[in-house]
Amino acid sequence: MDMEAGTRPATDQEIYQRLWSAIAERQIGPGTRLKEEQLSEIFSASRARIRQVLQNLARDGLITLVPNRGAFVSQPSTEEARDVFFARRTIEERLVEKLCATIDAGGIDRLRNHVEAERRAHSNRDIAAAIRLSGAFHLLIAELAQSQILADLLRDLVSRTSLIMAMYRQKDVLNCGPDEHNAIVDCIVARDAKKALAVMHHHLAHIENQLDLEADRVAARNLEDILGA
Amino acid sequence: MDMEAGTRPATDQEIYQRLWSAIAERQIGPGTRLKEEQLSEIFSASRARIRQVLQNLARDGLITLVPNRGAFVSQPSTEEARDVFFARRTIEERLVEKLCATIDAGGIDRLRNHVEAERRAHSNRDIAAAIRLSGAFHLLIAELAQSQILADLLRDLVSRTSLIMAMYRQKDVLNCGPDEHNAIVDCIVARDAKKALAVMHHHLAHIENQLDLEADRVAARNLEDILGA
DNA sequence: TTTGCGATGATTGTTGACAATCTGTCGTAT
DNA sequence: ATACGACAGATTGTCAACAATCATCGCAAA
Repeated sequence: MDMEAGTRPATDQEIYQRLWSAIAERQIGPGTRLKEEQLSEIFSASRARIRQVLQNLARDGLITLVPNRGAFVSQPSTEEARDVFFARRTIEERLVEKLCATIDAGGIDRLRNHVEAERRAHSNRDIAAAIRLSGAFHLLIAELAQSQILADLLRDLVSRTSLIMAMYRQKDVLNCGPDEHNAIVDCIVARDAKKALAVMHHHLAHIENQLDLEADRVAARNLEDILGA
Repeated sequence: MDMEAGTRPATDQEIYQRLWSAIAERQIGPGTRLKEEQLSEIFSASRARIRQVLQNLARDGLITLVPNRGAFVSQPSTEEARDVFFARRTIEERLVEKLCATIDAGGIDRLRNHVEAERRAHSNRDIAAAIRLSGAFHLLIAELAQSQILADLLRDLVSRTSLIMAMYRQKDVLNCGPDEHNAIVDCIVARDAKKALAVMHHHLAHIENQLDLEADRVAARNLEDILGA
């Protein structure tokens, strides 16, 4: 977190965005405790407002509110992780399907430009930007598909996916490159809904399979939670 | 609202549930203003807690928070209404599909019993119960399908559907009876995922088609919003 | 040495009061 | 008679202090 105290009062929206980004982009690790007073100093805001923001973040699943204990960056269980991917497949398969029917030239441009930006970040080894853009690609699809409700939910799911990857990614696996995203765009441009759906399914399954979501790992983690901090 | 002041402090959860039910079950009409102090008296709670609850309800889309004006029961636009049904189809089709693969005897019992309860309420002309049970049926499916994320979202969508029906239902159309629900259960019991999906799609489309979501109606409503209270 | 217990400090939960903002009304000038 | 502007009431937004709760540490007893 590159936030400094003493800056002039930040609006609730800004505080929310700032924390959201910091968690979703893995600048704050899972399990980290967020103290209200600490945050109120950082953002020069009263505790009441911090509290509101925390409540919203909790509803997004990014942090977990423990009564009388405080707020912690969530540590999604493997069940929750699988559920997130199940929900993402459900939503995103439908969105690309719809997008194939409704995309226009402007939308195609935005998709192409975005994938190009991803490619640049990737070749520049700019990991932070790659993570951010990778998530933003999925959000762009949701935006173009014009379903506000599913787009809002997907925003949460994408950020939770970041958390999940921070916890369960196997060390030797890197982020998926922009190639699969490009393949999805190709399907959309070709207006091949069936294939677009299949490629999206494959893409999300691919990400999920890169994770280490085995049961024994769960036990180990839970034990660690019980014993450690 | 059959709430009384003077009762001992209600927990946030209770306040939320109480308001949620009241709106989702159409005891409070769209557009109704909810004053914080009024609510704090009703629930014997401080304004701060009421405020928190209102924020949560706003996030569910049940109420709309206007800065410096207060909270109003939402008046979904026709676009939002269609979006709600689009999201519901997306989610519920997938859930019944999954349920066909994972349902067990206990789950079947619960589904059967629920439909039976719906039938009783319907034949007794207990409209309020019928509305509540009709929504609860869909939530039961989500619960049995064991996707917490989609179940949570669906809960919001079902309540928003109630609001939408309160606004856009054509006068001569009644609530759909429990027959379609029963058909869905039959498909699930038969583990016919493809048919279950189709029947669910038909069911939701049926509800949507009963509504009056034409464009001219939109204009009239928007005009009313601009001119009136 | 280990275990149970009580004091202490830190952190969250709650409240009531105060400030800012908006709506509607009344008075005045044109 | 109408339009503009200031005033009053009501309502929301914000805050800082107080109360309740929890984790930690030290101490004594087995």
